[in-house]
Order: sequence, then structure tokens, then C-alpha cells
Amino acid sequence: MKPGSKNGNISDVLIKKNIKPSYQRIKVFEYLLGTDSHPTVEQIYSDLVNEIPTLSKATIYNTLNLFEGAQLARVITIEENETRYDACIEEHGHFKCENCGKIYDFPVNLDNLVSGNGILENFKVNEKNIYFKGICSKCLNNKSNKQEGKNGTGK
Amino acid sequence: MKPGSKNGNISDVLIKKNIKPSYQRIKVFEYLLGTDSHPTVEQIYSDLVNEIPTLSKATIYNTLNLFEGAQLARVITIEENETRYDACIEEHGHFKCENCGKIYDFPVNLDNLVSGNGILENFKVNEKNIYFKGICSKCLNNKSNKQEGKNGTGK
DNA sequence: TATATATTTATAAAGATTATAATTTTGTAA
DNA sequence: TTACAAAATTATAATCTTTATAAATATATA
Repeated sequence: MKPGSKNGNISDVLIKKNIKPSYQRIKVFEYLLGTDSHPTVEQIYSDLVNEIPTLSKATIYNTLNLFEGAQLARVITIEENETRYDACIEEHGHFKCENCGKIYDFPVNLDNLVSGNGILENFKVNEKNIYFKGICSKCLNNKSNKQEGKNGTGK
Repeated sequence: MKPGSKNGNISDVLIKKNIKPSYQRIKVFEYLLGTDSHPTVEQIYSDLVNEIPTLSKATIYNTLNLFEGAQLARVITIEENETRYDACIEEHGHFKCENCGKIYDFPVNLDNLVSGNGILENFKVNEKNIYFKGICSKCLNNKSNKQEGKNGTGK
């Protein structure tokens, strides 16, 4: 995959959504597509500012809100005060490890939850979110060690 | 149910969790138990400050964090910047209407999601959350009317 | 009644997001 | 190419939510 064509593809996606493919927007979208870490605004900014020294955090906010409105990205709300973004729109759940802070994706099908569920049957469901918390297998295995990696609560 | 015994019961629940049943704590817990509106900190505060004129918002935060730690209440994270609280611990989903902002509970059983789900099988799941967004039946019926009630986005 | 401890309160501080206005970039037409 | 208009980006200020701190109040115990 050549860099040129890659950018071309990203541009096309943005254009299809009526979003002008500016340099910053392409970089942000590229960043989201290239990670599965569900980054926060802070993480996106601090990584990209190396490449784009003039980058402003307001641009990250503007861009992400734009992408969200165009359904190119979605917000992952797991902890308060920790808005994360995910480029993937397809339905999946998130698991956050309370020890190491990592967020894992897991496959999920929620269709059967809606049909046959009394109250929801007359509702129009636009968005389904599911997230679990607990301890991931990696941290479970290391539980003899006091604290492996930094925890993710930020508190 | 007499008021005296009601407060007595609430006190007992707090005491069982090693939480001293102060006047403010009883009032907050009573408030949570008496509503299904999944209130924000702001809503809890502004309602209770009528009864308790000296009440401080910091007390609400302290108390809710205390309850959360004792598993007497849980945080509902649906929108960013809108932490809501629910006194009910038992497993259920939340549906937020994007038109009127109301949050509905719906029954859900997520056990079958965990077992048989590859990645999760080796994880320790402590907490399961599920929330949907869309339009509730009430707003769907009123959709001819421009905007019934205030919307809940706060933006 | 003293004294120690815990709770509440008021205020300041920190952090995240949005709003505003100036600057820069981009696109278009002469 | 140049001039102009529109859009995007940037820097900064403002707002909002939550937490931290210290003083004041209330509670419990000896």
C-alpha cells in the first residue's frame, strides 16, 4: 500500500462525507484507523503534534466532533472525564482492564436483545453501546506481581 | 411505611456498609431510591438544597463517590460531561431518548454474552454496562409536533 | 464536660471542552 | 499570477465539571 494511495483513500472517504480533506483531518483519520488503542483527545494530540508542530488541540476537538457527526468515528464513554474515540463503527463491545487500563474490543451481537424486549419494541434504537470492566487475562496472570504497568483510572 | 422506619431502614443499609448515616447521606440515598430519573449531580444538589439550605455540592460528590465504592449506587456514563447516578445495582440496560432526554431502564441478561465469547473467557468481568440511544415511543408518537419537551443533549 | 475524630462546608485548583477572534490556508475568478 | 472570498486552523479565553484543601461544624467517646 503506497502512502500516496493510502492518503487518497482517506481523502475519498472524507469527501464522500462532505468533509474537506485538509492535512490535519487526514492525519487524524489516519491515526484513528491505524490504532486499536481507543485514544483520548490528549493522546491523539500529543502523538500528532510531533508531525504537525503547529497543531492545536482545538483542531483535534473540531475534527473529532466533525467525524462523529459524519459517523466516521464514535465516542467511547467508559469512565467519566475520559472521552475516547474509535474509528470503527461496526458493533462491538469494549472491555476496560481496571488494572492496566487497556481497552479491548470484543465481538457482540445485540440484535436479539432488542427484539423480544418489551419496552424497547416501540422505541427507535439508533445506537447500541456495551462495555465491561474487570481484569484482563494478562493482569490476572501477573497478579502475583504487585502492579504490572500503570493503572488506567487516572485518579 | 412510616417516615421513621424508612429512615431507620436507610440508616441500617448505610451502617451495614460501614458508612456513618449522617443527615446528608441519608437524604442523598433516600433521594436516589425515590427516583428513577437517573439524576445528575446537579439535579440531586438543586433538589436537595431546598431541604438542606447549607448543603454543599462537594458533599454530593463525596457522598456519591462513597456510595459508589460501597456499591450502593452506580455511575451511568452515557454522554460525556453528564455523569448520572442510579441506586439500583441489579443488571439492566439504559435507553436515552435523543429527543426528550429521558433515560429509561430496560431488562437485560448479559450472562450468555460472556460465556462463549472468546476473548472474555479468560477475563474477570466485574461490571457490565449497556446503553442504547434513539427515540422513545412517546416522542415517536409526537413526531408530528415539532419538539415536545426539552431535549437532553445540553449542548 | 473535654477531647478527638469524622463530616460538612466554602473556596481554590485542576482538567476537559467549547467559544471567540485573529491568522492562515484554500479555492476561484478576473 | 493576483485579488478576493470562504473555510480551516490556531491561540486564547471562557465555561463547566470534578477534585483538593483547609476551616468550621457536628458527632462520639472517655
